[in-house]
Amino acid sequence: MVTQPRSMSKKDRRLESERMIMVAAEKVFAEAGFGGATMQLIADVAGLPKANLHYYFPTKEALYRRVVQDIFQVWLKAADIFDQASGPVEGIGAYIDAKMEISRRHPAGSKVWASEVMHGAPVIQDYLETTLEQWTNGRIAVIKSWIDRGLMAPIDPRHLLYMVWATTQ
Amino acid sequence: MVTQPRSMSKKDRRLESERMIMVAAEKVFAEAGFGGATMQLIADVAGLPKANLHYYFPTKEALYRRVVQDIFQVWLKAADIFDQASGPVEGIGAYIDAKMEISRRHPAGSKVWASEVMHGAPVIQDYLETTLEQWTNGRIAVIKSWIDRGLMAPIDPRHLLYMVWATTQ
DNA sequence: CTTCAAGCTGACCATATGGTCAAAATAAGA
DNA sequence: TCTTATTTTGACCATATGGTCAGCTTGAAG
Repeated sequence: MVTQPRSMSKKDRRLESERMIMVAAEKVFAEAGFGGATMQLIADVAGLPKANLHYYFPTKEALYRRVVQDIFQVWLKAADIFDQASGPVEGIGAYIDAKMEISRRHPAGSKVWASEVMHGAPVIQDYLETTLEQWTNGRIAVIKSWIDRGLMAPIDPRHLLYMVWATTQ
Repeated sequence: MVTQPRSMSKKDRRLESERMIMVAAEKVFAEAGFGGATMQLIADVAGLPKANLHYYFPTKEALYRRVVQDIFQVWLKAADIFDQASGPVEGIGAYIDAKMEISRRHPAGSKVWASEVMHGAPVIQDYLETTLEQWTNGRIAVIKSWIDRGLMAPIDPRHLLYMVWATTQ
């Protein structure tokens, strides 16, 4: 049991296939948008038959949702840097750097994400409404603590976040 | 000849139909993107049969191009305000105000425009490459004159424009 | 009133697309 | 090796979509 030969083919293949599909989907969705993207095209880019996509992802929307959630996760990671900073200058600076780094490393994903946000997140609304709200509140708490400790001017934390978002877009 | 009865029905109807279609198209393209938009849906929103759209606009792409060019024209108008200003503070301020006013008055169009720009303007590339470049150069000249007259710090004018664009997005 | 071009539209077509399925291939365990 | 569960895929289907067209309506000019 759990013999793990050379490199557990079964599991590996599965993960790799999923990865291939996700990467291809990210690219295609970024270029064509959800409506313009084609399962066939994604399949071609991934180098797999279309039916295979549907084996791993039941519908086009499910695949899209996964892509969006994926970058969203990466995006959330940037929050850690924010929290670990000791003051606003470092925190915001590091956060912006991290976001720009993400845009550079995941240009396609960032495009999909931006598009999704711009359209009011029609696909992942429910998912966001909870997670993003939670995240935002956490960040607001940090900013408030900075203000309370006199490390920065008493601005509405929410506005500050909006400004940062706007700047990095 | 040129009798112009009550309200030249023929020409009026034409213009009004085109307007109805453009408005509907703007809305639908904004919500669904080019790929996701449907001629049928646009027709429904406009309250006209689909075939009628094709009477005024040969193809979906032609209609889309018109929509994009339309807001682009509105957008360019903001430039006048910029030029008429006597200094950077007024100029940039008024320009930002104008842009935000546009976003408020034409939310759908602005969305389409933003999306188009974000995707590298695939549809109106050629049109833009000439017009936008020309426009940008004109604005750069104005900014330079401000710098030369010592009205503002000597920043790269192009960077300034980018910052303003980013801020208003 | 008649004529004729411009405007309008229901019905239709070729194609593309999301999704399904049954059968074939593959690999893990006994 | 044999059996069984997982994976892969070509062929297929129902539907949706962009676009066409022949014929109908309308309104202006003579």
